[in-house]
Parts: sequence; structure tokens; C-alpha cells
Amino acid sequence: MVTIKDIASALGVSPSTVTRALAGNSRISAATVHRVREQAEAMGYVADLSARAMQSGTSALLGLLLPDIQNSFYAGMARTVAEQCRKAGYQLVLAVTEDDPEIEQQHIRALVGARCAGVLLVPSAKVSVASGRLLSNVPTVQLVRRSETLHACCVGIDDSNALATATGLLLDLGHRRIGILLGESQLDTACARRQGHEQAYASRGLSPESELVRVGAPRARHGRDATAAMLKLSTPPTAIVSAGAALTEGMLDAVSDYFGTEEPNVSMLGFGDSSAFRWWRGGGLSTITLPIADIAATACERLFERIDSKGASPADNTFVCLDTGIVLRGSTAPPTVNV
Amino acid sequence: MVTIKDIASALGVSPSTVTRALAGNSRISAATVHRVREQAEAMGYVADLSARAMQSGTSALLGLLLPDIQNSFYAGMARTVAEQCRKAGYQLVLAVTEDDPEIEQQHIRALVGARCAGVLLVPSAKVSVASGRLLSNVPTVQLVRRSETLHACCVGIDDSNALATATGLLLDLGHRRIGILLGESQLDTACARRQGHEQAYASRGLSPESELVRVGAPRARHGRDATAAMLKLSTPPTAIVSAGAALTEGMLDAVSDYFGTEEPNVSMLGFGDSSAFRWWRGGGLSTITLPIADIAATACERLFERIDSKGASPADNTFVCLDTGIVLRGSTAPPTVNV
DNA sequence: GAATAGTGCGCAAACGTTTGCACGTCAACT
DNA sequence: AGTTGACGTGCAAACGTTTGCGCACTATTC
Repeated sequence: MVTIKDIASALGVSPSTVTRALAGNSRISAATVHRVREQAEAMGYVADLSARAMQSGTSALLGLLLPDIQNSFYAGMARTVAEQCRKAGYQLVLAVTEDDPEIEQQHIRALVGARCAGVLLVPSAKVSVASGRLLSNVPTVQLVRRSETLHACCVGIDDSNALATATGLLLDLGHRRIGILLGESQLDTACARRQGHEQAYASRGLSPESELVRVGAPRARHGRDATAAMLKLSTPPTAIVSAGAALTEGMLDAVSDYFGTEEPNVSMLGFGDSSAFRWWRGGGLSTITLPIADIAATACERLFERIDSKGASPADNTFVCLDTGIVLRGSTAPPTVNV
Repeated sequence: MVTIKDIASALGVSPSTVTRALAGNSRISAATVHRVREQAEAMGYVADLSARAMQSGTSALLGLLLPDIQNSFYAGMARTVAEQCRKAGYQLVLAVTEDDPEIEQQHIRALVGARCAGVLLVPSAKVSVASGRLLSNVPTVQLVRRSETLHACCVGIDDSNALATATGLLLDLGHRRIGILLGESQLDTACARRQGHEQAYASRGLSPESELVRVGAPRARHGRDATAAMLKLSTPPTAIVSAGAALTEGMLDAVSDYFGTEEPNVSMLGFGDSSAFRWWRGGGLSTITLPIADIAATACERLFERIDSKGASPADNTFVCLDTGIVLRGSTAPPTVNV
């Protein structure tokens, strides 16, 4: 690897001159700058970022921790974050936590060790206290989910409102037995979604039945099992609403399995969006849409601010709330009258 | 940030003792090792990986360059690679190239600058020569696509055979007008897929019609436009086969748009796999399945070998070929007789 | 003609870690 | 008692970059 010293000695100047010429910000004659640049180019010089990081105390790496990269929801975020990083000159370090606090902590440790400039994360269900400590000196922004263990602001959605609207819509269509798939966790997020659901019932003088409220791990597996179980009830729900991206996938699998090529006689409302939802049998899957790109972009923006302010701004615990929407497609209809 | 020196002075020993104690591989008394570990833990010490990287000349970072992270095909690879990296103790640096050689080069430059241990990449359509030069000293493995510009082995699929089988299957069902969606590029991959298609025709004494061979950018957009265009032909194809993951998505969109809620009267064969394909209207989308996890795992394996051999093994240009399959679902049938 | 300011560049220290070498101690040999 | 070896530790250099300070030189000003 060719270093700055190689260039320096090839040109008969000092290493400092070379750095300054390459940085372009100091008092170096235009002629020298030109010579140095030429020589660097010719020798195929690529600055050693580790050395620079050590010198400056911070690297140009940005950590992104996600539970799952195959999920279209998180993949969408990754895409936007990757784009923002590129524009801002950061490299993206992707860590897949699988919602496991231990894996999460392991990655956080590595990111801190790399002295990365900042961290964006979707906290796992139970963030370890150690993770919180590790991140105490690193600019951090939480995505979607919110953990109190981390002293960092969060960019997400109005979970309660999203589900209140969704469930309300189904209730107004005439549904009374509405199944809901919830991800279990210590985080505000899950509670808020549940509350929204209950609130929709309450504001209409109704209340949900407990056998239709299915809480479990926020993975496709739970979505599938819970949906299958509900469909087999003696009085199955007439509609199911999913309160998680992965859960939605499981829900669709279960409904596919259960009804085969028959038209499903249960209304469905997905969570998040995926091009695949447009293709769902019989006119597409209605869904609660999330401003994924917005969340990611806003989070990046906040993070960059925090990074640039060099810790001047105290870690704010604010929660930036972005609006969700609902797209109605073929999968929602008034309940069919059961014989 | 607490350093090794802080621990050393807190304990009244030298920094070297601390490193060795933490590394655990040298001749340090068990008692000292214990004391050092305790102290490090207590002070919240996290090793500075930049410093270590500079010292050793190589970091624990691994680059992964993908055209698109939202595509289920690449997301699947990212997942497996992330898993392997975690197990092997690397951090994953994700770079989304958008198939743009310039962005690709920019990322490669950063990865080389970070002295990353190795690089996995799906080469863009036209890899720049500069990128090839930059990577000449970095262990590299290509995924799926293969560029001659890069002196690195490739783990992929038997493209020609995959499409020969796919097209053959449609021909044997009785289809004669089969549309094909191809990604345009300088790479072997695209050519091989096209050849497989032609070969299937040829081996049955037939030949494809040029208006049904649609070459374009390997993006959803092209898949959609090309499909839409073919459906509007005076004699539209009775079947369409996609030769790219992103193209498939576009194909489905176009078919959805064109037929609305009607049953599409065109057979379809997708490329790659996605849980969403199972949900495609009328019994799911038949598809050419790819051993995504296998590709990624094998590539990691090869890369780790190359890294561990420290350049002892000369860059081999081998092409590891993994088998594809075909899953038949509802979207393929014999051609309907046109009135 | 001397003081002042500005310009272009080099010296050397610093960032945090690793590692080859050497030093001292102690036990086990000859 | 002297030699050998093993063991535990410290010293100092090295990795590649950045940066504060200082030096030499030129141009400007009184």
C-alpha cells in the first residue's frame, strides 16, 4: 500500500505538505498541490482511513442495526439510509440483530470499537443495559421502536393512532370480531399499537375479545401460527389486522394455506407496504402504510445534526412522529354473513 | 474513551502487559490477566479497532456491494452474509451501488481505504477499470454476476442451463410465443441467460422471435415496460419468462395493471424467489428458484479462505456453479387457444 | 533600511495498539 | 556454584495520518 510518505519522498517534499495538498485547505502553493495530486493519482494512493480515524478519534462509519434485512420494511429503511450515507460521505455498517439483545450488544460493541460516527438502530425487544452504556458517547437515533434504555431520540410513527384508524375502519365496515397480531416486547411501540386497537373499540362503546388478541414474537412465524389458530376458532374473526411487518407476512401465508385457491372469507389489513401486497389475490392487500423513506431520511438528518454538533446538543429524548396512512385494496370488505 | 494506557496506569503495569493480557495469547501470569480483565471491564474499555487496524494493516470489516437492497434476491444474500460475518467476527459494510459503476467505484475506494479484509460484490453492469485496479490487492469474490475486469472468482448459478430449462418447460407445455425479459450488461451472466433461452428453442428445432426478446436495464422499470409492451402486441406472447429478480417484479406489476381483476391469460415464470410469489393471484407464481443462501454462504467461505491464506493462493478465476430449480405454481399452464 | 505581514513548507508529536527484543527473577539442572 | 531455561514483564518502535509550531523567504509598509 502506497502511503503519504511514499508520495512525499518521490516528490522530495515532507509528508505534511502532501497531506495538506491533498486536503486542499491549507497554505500550499497551487503548483505543489498539482504535483502532489498527480503523483498520488499515478501511484494509486488511497488514504488509510484507519490512520485518519485514529488521529481524529472518529471514523466515517455509520452503524445501522436492524432486526431483519429481508423484511421489506427494514430493507426500505436500509435503502434510504444507504443513500443518505453515500451523499454525506459515510460508509454504512449493517448489523442484523435478529431481535436478539445479545447479538445487538455484540454489534454495538464493535461499532463503538470502530469509533463510528453515529448509530441508527431499531432497538431489539429488550435492549441490554450494557448496550445503553456503550452508546452513551455515540450519537444515536432510534428508528420506529423506542427503548428507554437508550438515551436517544426516536423517529417513528404514531402507533396508537395508526391502529386506532385501522381497527376503526374495520369496525365501521361492520366487523365486530377483529383479530389482531401484535409483537410482544418491552417497548412502547407494541403497547401503543395495542392501545390504539382497544381505543377504536372503546370509542364505539365496544371492546375486543381476548381470544382475538394475539401477542407473540414479532416474527413471521408468530403471525402465521396466530392467524392459523384464529381461523380455526369455532367463531373465527371476520377480519384480521396485523400490527407488524413480519407478522403480516405470516398472516398471508396462513390465509393462503387455509383457503387454498378459494376466496378467503376474512378481511385483512396488512402493516407496512411491499410491492408484493399489490399482487395479493383478489385485488391486493389493504394495508397500513408507513412513511418508511421519510422515517429513514428524518433519522439520518437528526443523526447528522447530532454528529456535527459534536455533542454540543444534549441527547434529546424527543419522539418524532410521522403520519401513517391506509391503502384500501381488495382484501377488506364488510363481513360476509355467516350461515 | 478509556485506552489501554489508562488501564495500565490504573494498575501500575505497562501497556504491553495489558494488551497481552487482553489478547490472552502470551505469557502473562493468570493473576495479572485476571486483574487486567477486571479493570478493563470496570472502566468500560472498548478496544479501538482503528488503531488495531493500522497496526495490523487490515481491519475486521468486510465489504458487500449490491445493486439494490430492497430486492428480495439481494436482501437474502445480505442476510446470509451478515450471519456468516457475525460468526467469523467481521463487521459488514453494506454498499448499495444501484448498478452504477461510478457509485460502485466510490464505494470500493472507501472500502480499500478502510483496509477492509475482503470484498463480496455483485459487479455492476460495467465495472470500471479503476475499480479493478483498486481491488487488485484485496481478497475479492464476485456474486452471481461475473466481470472480467475483476480478477476474482465468482460464485453463481448456471445461467444458461437455468433458462434453457425454464424456456424448455414452457415450450413443452405448448407455448411457442414466449416473451423473455433480459437485463442488459457487458457481463457473461446476461449473455448466458439469453443463450439458454435460445438453446431451448434450438434444441427443439425452433427459434425465438426477436420482438419477444426484451433487453434493458436490469431494473423493475424495464421489466414493467417491456412486459406491458409485449402484452399490447397484435399477437401477444402466451408466456413470459423473467431472467432477473428485479425484472420479475416489474413483470408482475405490468400483468396486474393489464389484467386488473381478470385472470391473466399469459403464463409466467419468475426469477428468484420471494415469499410474495406464493401469494400471486390464482395459486402463486411459478419461478426459477435460486440457491441464494448457498451462493452467499459459499462465497463467504471462499472469501474467508482467501483472507486467511494471506494472498498465498493466487487469485483464481474459477466460477463456482450452483444449481437452480423450478417451482411450479398456478401461473404456468398450457397456452389458451386464441379465438 | 528596518519592521511587519504573509506565504510556503518542514519538524516532530500525537492518536491507540501491537510486538520484537531485552531484562530480571527463580527453579532446575550439571 | 555456575549454567541453562522458563517465566513474567517493560521498553520502544512501528503502523499512517494530521496538526501546532516554527523557520525561511518574499513582498509590503513606514
